[in-house]
Amino acid sequence: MTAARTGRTQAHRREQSRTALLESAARALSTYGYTNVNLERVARDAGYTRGALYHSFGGKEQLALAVVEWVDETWHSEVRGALREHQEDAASLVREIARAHARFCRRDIAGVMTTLRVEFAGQQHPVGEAVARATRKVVDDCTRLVEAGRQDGSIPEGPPADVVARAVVGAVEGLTIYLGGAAPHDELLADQAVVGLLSL
Amino acid sequence: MTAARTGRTQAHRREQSRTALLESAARALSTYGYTNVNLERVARDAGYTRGALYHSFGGKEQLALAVVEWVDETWHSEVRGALREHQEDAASLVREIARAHARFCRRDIAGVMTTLRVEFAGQQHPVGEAVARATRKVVDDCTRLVEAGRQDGSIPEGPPADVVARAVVGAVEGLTIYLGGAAPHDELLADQAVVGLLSL
DNA sequence: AAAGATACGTACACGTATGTATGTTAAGCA
DNA sequence: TGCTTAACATACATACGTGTACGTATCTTT
Repeated sequence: MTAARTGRTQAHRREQSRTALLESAARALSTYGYTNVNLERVARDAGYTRGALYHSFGGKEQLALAVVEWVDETWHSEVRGALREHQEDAASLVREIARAHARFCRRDIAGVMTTLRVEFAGQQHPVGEAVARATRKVVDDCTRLVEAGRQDGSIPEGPPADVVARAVVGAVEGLTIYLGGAAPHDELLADQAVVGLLSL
Repeated sequence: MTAARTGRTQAHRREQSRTALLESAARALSTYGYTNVNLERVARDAGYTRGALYHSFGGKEQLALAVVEWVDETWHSEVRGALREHQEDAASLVREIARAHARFCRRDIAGVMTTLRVEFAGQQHPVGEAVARATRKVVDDCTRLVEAGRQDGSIPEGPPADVVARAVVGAVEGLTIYLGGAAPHDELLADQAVVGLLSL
């Protein structure tokens, strides 16, 4: 009954190790990018060795893919999902998302997507494609909102909706990077940028 | 008199090789980043081998530094310098710069700075620091313009000038990346974003 | 409690890319 | 025309990190 004594069953132990590795990997990927990530350092920062890492993940690529999936889910639950119930006009919703996204970007894990997207831009790599898919979801979502806003009259006409949507997502992302989480200005300026891009 | 026959003096030959290597390196750095750059590929794409590269440049780091310097000079002469004579109000000048920057970003070499900045963000690497210095020059320049605009009344009050300047530079950069040189919308939307950020 | 399974550590093989040392060709100069 | 130097190519040494094989410790099951 060693499990009861230590309070750690195998499943619990595994899950704990896995999340510790994931968090460490997210920080490392955000800081160093995919290629420059050292799996030994990732494991050591989590309190393990590369052996543990290769036991829980297939390798560097699978680890990165797991991190991307994790960050993507976190974004959707904390940024997008938190605004589902709001039933305002589309323009206000885009502005709300931009502000929530700016707040999300203050956390260190947020940089994972940006770093990986830039690193794999122009290549065709599984990790880069996973990031591109996640980004595309956000842009498509924003595109629909712009189209909706132009129908309900809250957003005036302008460039094609998908172009505007890409501009919004890109501007907010670039802006938050340069501000480096300078609250509360990041949130305010993200909003201002969206106002300008949507000609509100 | 072989030089006269081939029309290539040593100095000319060296300069030609150097620029060919620089251009190839700029494309490669923009696409693959610093770590993933393969010097053999860089040299081959320029029509040489690594021997030629190591003859003209001290190594990978020196090559990257030379590329950064070259891109920085190009930016200043084509984006900033081209607007020196215009004596409009500061707000219009910022908007002009944003538009010119968007046009500049359509070219493949523009991505060098973005790629390297993201790759070396959080580290202290000579190349990263060179990029940071170049970026800082742009931001400082923009900061002065915002301050000037608030004095001549063309830009209303708001967050600190340096914060607004960082937001402007970051937003335009992120925006142009996401649009991927989708003329003419990139230029228009960069302008719109600046209008929003400056509350014009 | 013993045997099996799972979590994790250690050691090594392998590929890849940089840097350097050495060779070869082309240009400047007597 | 022959010698010197610069431009460039080739070959080798080295370092680094990934992946994998194997060993050890901890948990589970009967």
